[in-house]
Amino acid sequence: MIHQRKCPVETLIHVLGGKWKPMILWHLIESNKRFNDLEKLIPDVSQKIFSQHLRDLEREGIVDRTVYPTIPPKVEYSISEYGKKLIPVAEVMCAWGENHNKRKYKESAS
Amino acid sequence: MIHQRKCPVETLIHVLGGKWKPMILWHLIESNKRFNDLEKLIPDVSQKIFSQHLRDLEREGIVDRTVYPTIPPKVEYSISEYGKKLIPVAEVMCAWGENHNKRKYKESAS
DNA sequence: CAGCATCCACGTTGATACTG
DNA sequence: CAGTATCAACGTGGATGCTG
Repeated sequence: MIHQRKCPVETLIHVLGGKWKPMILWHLIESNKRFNDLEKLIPDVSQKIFSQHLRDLEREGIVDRTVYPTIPPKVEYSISEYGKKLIPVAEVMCAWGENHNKRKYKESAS
Repeated sequence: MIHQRKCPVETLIHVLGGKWKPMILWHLIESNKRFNDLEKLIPDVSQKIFSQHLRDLEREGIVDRTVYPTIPPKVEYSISEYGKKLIPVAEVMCAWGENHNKRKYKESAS
Protein backbone atom coordinates (compact mmCIF):
# COMPACT_ATOMS: atom_id res chain seq x y z
CA MET A 1 0.00 0.00 0.00
CA ILE A 2 1.45 3.27 -1.05
CA HIS A 3 -1.28 5.46 0.36
CA GLN A 4 -0.09 8.71 1.82
CA ARG A 5 -2.99 8.85 4.22
CA LYS A 6 -2.66 12.47 5.13
CA CYS A 7 -6.33 12.23 5.92
CA PRO A 8 -6.97 10.29 9.15
CA VAL A 9 -10.31 9.09 7.82
CA GLU A 10 -8.42 7.27 5.11
CA THR A 11 -6.19 5.73 7.74
CA LEU A 12 -9.17 4.11 9.37
CA ILE A 13 -10.64 3.04 6.05
CA HIS A 14 -7.33 1.47 5.20
CA VAL A 15 -7.13 -0.44 8.48
CA LEU A 16 -10.68 -1.77 8.25
CA GLY A 17 -10.87 -1.75 4.48
CA GLY A 18 -9.92 -5.34 3.78
CA LYS A 19 -12.83 -7.30 2.47
CA TRP A 20 -13.21 -9.52 5.52
CA LYS A 21 -11.59 -7.44 8.24
CA PRO A 22 -14.75 -6.10 9.85
CA MET A 23 -16.12 -9.62 10.06
CA ILE A 24 -12.88 -10.94 11.55
CA LEU A 25 -12.97 -8.27 14.23
CA TRP A 26 -16.63 -8.87 14.85
CA HIS A 27 -15.95 -12.51 15.69
CA LEU A 28 -12.84 -11.76 17.72
CA ILE A 29 -14.67 -9.20 19.83
CA GLU A 30 -17.02 -11.96 20.87
CA SER A 31 -14.20 -14.19 22.05
CA ASN A 32 -10.64 -15.28 21.30
CA LYS A 33 -10.44 -17.77 18.49
CA ARG A 34 -8.02 -20.14 16.86
CA PHE A 35 -7.03 -19.77 13.25
CA ASN A 36 -9.10 -22.66 12.07
CA ASP A 37 -12.20 -21.89 14.11
CA LEU A 38 -12.19 -18.31 12.98
CA GLU A 39 -11.83 -19.38 9.39
CA LYS A 40 -14.84 -21.64 9.66
CA LEU A 41 -16.91 -18.72 10.87
CA ILE A 42 -16.13 -16.79 7.72
CA PRO A 43 -17.25 -18.84 4.76
CA ASP A 44 -16.02 -18.08 1.27
CA VAL A 45 -12.75 -16.51 2.35
CA SER A 46 -9.66 -18.01 0.81
CA GLN A 47 -6.96 -19.03 3.23
CA LYS A 48 -4.46 -16.65 1.72
CA ILE A 49 -6.61 -13.56 2.13
CA PHE A 50 -7.67 -14.70 5.55
CA SER A 51 -4.16 -15.01 6.93
CA GLN A 52 -3.13 -11.85 5.10
CA HIS A 53 -5.86 -9.88 6.83
CA LEU A 54 -4.89 -11.34 10.17
CA ARG A 55 -1.28 -10.33 9.63
CA ASP A 56 -2.40 -6.84 8.63
CA LEU A 57 -4.51 -6.45 11.75
CA GLU A 58 -1.68 -7.80 13.86
CA ARG A 59 0.81 -5.38 12.36
CA GLU A 60 -1.55 -2.49 13.09
CA GLY A 61 -1.70 -3.63 16.69
CA ILE A 62 -5.43 -4.31 16.54
CA VAL A 63 -5.23 -8.05 17.24
CA ASP A 64 -2.87 -10.12 19.35
CA ARG A 65 -1.47 -13.41 18.14
CA THR A 66 -0.53 -16.03 20.71
CA VAL A 67 1.40 -19.08 19.62
CA TYR A 68 1.35 -22.25 21.70
CA PRO A 69 4.37 -24.27 20.59
CA THR A 70 2.61 -27.60 20.69
CA ILE A 71 2.15 -30.34 18.15
CA PRO A 72 -0.08 -29.81 16.37
CA PRO A 73 0.50 -26.06 16.51
CA LYS A 74 -2.11 -23.86 18.13
CA VAL A 75 -2.42 -20.16 17.45
CA GLU A 76 -4.97 -17.98 19.11
CA TYR A 77 -6.08 -14.57 17.95
CA SER A 78 -7.69 -11.94 20.13
CA ILE A 79 -8.51 -8.25 20.19
CA SER A 80 -5.67 -6.27 21.76
CA GLU A 81 -6.25 -3.59 24.38
CA TYR A 82 -5.46 -1.04 21.70
CA GLY A 83 -7.83 -2.75 19.33
CA LYS A 84 -10.65 -2.36 21.80
CA LYS A 85 -10.45 1.37 21.28
CA LEU A 86 -11.73 0.67 17.81
CA ILE A 87 -14.98 -0.83 19.04
CA PRO A 88 -16.88 2.39 19.84
CA VAL A 89 -15.74 3.80 16.51
CA ALA A 90 -17.03 0.72 14.74
CA GLU A 91 -20.31 1.08 16.58
CA VAL A 92 -20.79 4.62 15.32
CA MET A 93 -19.91 3.49 11.81
CA CYS A 94 -22.25 0.57 12.18
CA ALA A 95 -25.16 2.74 13.27
CA TRP A 96 -24.75 5.00 10.26
CA GLY A 97 -24.40 2.03 7.94
CA GLU A 98 -27.54 0.38 9.25
CA ASN A 99 -29.53 3.53 8.74
CA HIS A 100 -28.08 3.95 5.27
CA ASN A 101 -28.99 0.40 4.31
CA LYS A 102 -32.55 0.99 5.48
CA ARG A 103 -32.70 4.20 3.52
CA LYS A 104 -31.56 2.51 0.36
CA TYR A 105 -34.06 -0.26 0.89
CA LYS A 106 -36.91 2.21 1.15
CA GLU A 107 -35.71 3.89 -2.01
CA SER A 108 -35.79 0.74 -4.03
CA ALA A 109 -39.13 -0.26 -2.53
CA SER A 110 -40.88 2.98 -3.45
CA MET B 1 -19.80 -3.13 -6.90
CA ILE B 2 -21.20 -6.49 -6.11
CA HIS B 3 -20.69 -6.29 -2.36
CA GLN B 4 -23.43 -7.83 -0.31
CA ARG B 5 -22.74 -5.49 2.57
CA LYS B 6 -24.56 -7.43 5.21
CA CYS B 7 -22.23 -5.73 7.63
CA PRO B 8 -23.13 -2.05 8.11
CA VAL B 9 -19.52 -1.17 8.74
CA GLU B 10 -18.75 -2.30 5.22
CA THR B 11 -21.56 -0.12 3.95
CA LEU B 12 -19.86 2.94 5.37
CA ILE B 13 -16.46 1.85 4.14
CA HIS B 14 -17.93 1.41 0.70
CA VAL B 15 -19.53 4.85 0.70
CA LEU B 16 -16.38 6.63 1.88
CA GLY B 17 -13.94 4.14 0.41
CA GLY B 18 -13.21 5.85 -2.87
CA LYS B 19 -9.71 7.19 -2.94
CA TRP B 20 -10.72 10.86 -2.99
CA LYS B 21 -14.15 10.77 -1.42
CA PRO B 22 -13.15 11.88 2.07
CA MET B 23 -11.30 14.83 0.56
CA ILE B 24 -14.23 15.74 -1.67
CA LEU B 25 -16.56 15.76 1.32
CA TRP B 26 -14.07 17.71 3.37
CA HIS B 27 -14.07 20.52 0.82
CA LEU B 28 -17.82 20.44 0.32
CA ILE B 29 -18.47 20.69 4.04
CA GLU B 30 -16.61 23.97 3.99
CA SER B 31 -18.81 25.41 1.24
CA ASN B 32 -20.67 24.56 -1.94
CA LYS B 33 -18.44 24.28 -4.94
CA ARG B 34 -18.58 24.05 -8.69
CA PHE B 35 -17.19 21.06 -10.54
CA ASN B 36 -14.12 22.86 -11.77
CA ASP B 37 -13.31 24.66 -8.54
CA LEU B 38 -13.61 21.47 -6.56
CA GLU B 39 -11.37 19.67 -8.99
CA LYS B 40 -8.68 22.31 -8.61
CA LEU B 41 -8.71 21.78 -4.86
CA ILE B 42 -7.89 18.13 -5.32
CA PRO B 43 -4.68 17.87 -7.28
CA ASP B 44 -3.66 14.63 -8.94
CA VAL B 45 -7.16 13.29 -9.36
CA SER B 46 -8.10 12.30 -12.87
CA GLN B 47 -11.30 13.78 -14.21
CA LYS B 48 -12.86 10.40 -14.72
CA ILE B 49 -12.39 9.26 -11.15
CA PHE B 50 -13.38 12.67 -9.88
CA SER B 51 -16.74 12.73 -11.64
CA GLN B 52 -17.26 9.07 -10.84
CA HIS B 53 -16.82 9.74 -7.15
CA LEU B 54 -19.19 12.68 -7.33
CA ARG B 55 -21.82 10.55 -9.03
CA ASP B 56 -21.34 7.85 -6.41
CA LEU B 57 -21.81 10.31 -3.58
CA GLU B 58 -24.83 11.81 -5.33
CA ARG B 59 -26.41 8.40 -5.81
CA GLU B 60 -25.92 7.65 -2.12
CA GLY B 61 -27.67 10.89 -1.29
CA ILE B 62 -24.63 12.37 0.43
CA VAL B 63 -24.18 15.31 -1.92
CA ASP B 64 -26.66 17.40 -3.87
CA ARG B 65 -26.04 18.37 -7.47
CA THR B 66 -27.60 21.56 -8.76
CA VAL B 67 -27.54 22.29 -12.46
CA TYR B 68 -27.92 25.85 -13.72
CA PRO B 69 -28.96 25.53 -17.37
CA THR B 70 -26.79 28.37 -18.56
CA ILE B 71 -24.17 28.65 -21.23
CA PRO B 72 -21.55 27.75 -20.30
CA PRO B 73 -23.08 25.16 -18.00
CA LYS B 74 -22.73 25.58 -14.28
CA VAL B 75 -23.08 22.72 -11.83
CA GLU B 76 -22.81 23.16 -8.13
CA TYR B 77 -22.19 20.43 -5.57
CA SER B 78 -23.06 20.63 -1.90
CA ILE B 79 -23.50 18.42 1.13
CA SER B 80 -27.10 17.29 1.45
CA GLU B 81 -29.00 17.42 4.71
CA TYR B 82 -28.68 13.67 4.84
CA GLY B 83 -24.99 13.92 4.10
CA LYS B 84 -24.51 16.15 7.12
CA LYS B 85 -25.38 13.21 9.30
CA LEU B 86 -22.12 11.72 8.15
CA ILE B 87 -20.02 14.52 9.61
CA PRO B 88 -20.03 13.42 13.27
CA VAL B 89 -19.24 9.88 12.14
CA ALA B 90 -16.34 11.15 10.10
CA GLU B 91 -15.11 13.09 13.11
CA VAL B 92 -15.02 9.97 15.24
CA MET B 93 -13.21 8.12 12.49
CA CYS B 94 -10.84 11.02 12.09
CA ALA B 95 -9.98 11.10 15.78
CA TRP B 96 -9.12 7.43 15.79
CA GLY B 97 -7.12 7.78 12.59
CA GLU B 98 -5.09 10.68 13.96
CA ASN B 99 -4.23 8.73 17.07
CA HIS B 100 -3.32 5.69 15.01
CA ASN B 101 -1.04 7.72 12.77
CA LYS B 102 0.72 9.12 15.81
CA ARG B 103 1.08 5.63 17.24
CA LYS B 104 2.66 4.33 14.09
CA TYR B 105 4.99 7.28 13.95
CA LYS B 106 6.22 6.58 17.47
CA GLU B 107 6.74 2.94 16.57
CA SER B 108 8.95 3.73 13.63
CA ALA B 109 10.82 6.37 15.64
CA SER B 110 11.69 4.07 18.51
C1' DC C 1 -17.68 24.41 -18.35
C1' DA C 2 -18.81 19.87 -17.13
C1' DG C 3 -18.61 16.02 -18.36
C1' DC C 4 -18.30 10.88 -21.15
C1' DA C 5 -15.65 7.07 -23.87
C1' DT C 6 -11.72 4.39 -24.52
C1' DC C 7 -7.78 2.12 -23.27
C1' DC C 8 -4.26 0.80 -19.81
C1' DA C 9 -1.47 -0.13 -15.22
C1' DC C 10 -1.70 -1.79 -10.95
C1' DG C 11 -3.23 -3.82 -6.58
C1' DT C 12 -6.36 -6.71 -4.32
C1' DT C 13 -8.77 -10.90 -4.19
C1' DG C 14 -9.02 -15.64 -5.11
C1' DA C 15 -7.96 -20.88 -6.40
C1' DT C 16 -4.84 -24.29 -5.91
C1' DA C 17 -1.02 -26.80 -4.26
C1' DC C 18 2.57 -27.44 -0.92
C1' DT C 19 5.01 -27.42 4.06
C1' DG C 20 6.87 -27.42 9.20
C1' DC D 1 -3.01 -27.19 12.52
C1' DA D 2 -1.55 -23.05 10.67
C1' DG D 3 0.23 -21.39 7.54
C1' DT D 4 3.28 -19.98 2.62
C1' DA D 5 4.00 -19.94 -2.66
C1' DT D 6 2.45 -19.49 -7.13
C1' DC D 7 -0.54 -18.11 -10.64
C1' DA D 8 -4.97 -16.27 -12.49
C1' DA D 9 -9.05 -13.09 -12.38
C1' DC D 10 -11.08 -8.91 -11.36
C1' DG D 11 -11.85 -4.13 -10.05
C1' DT D 12 -10.19 0.35 -9.06
C1' DG D 13 -7.72 4.16 -10.38
C1' DG D 14 -5.52 6.82 -14.16
C1' DA D 15 -4.12 9.11 -18.98
C1' DT D 16 -5.90 10.87 -22.96
C1' DG D 17 -9.06 12.56 -26.30
C1' DC D 18 -13.79 14.01 -27.54
C1' DT D 19 -18.53 16.51 -26.83
C1' DG D 20 -23.01 19.43 -25.81
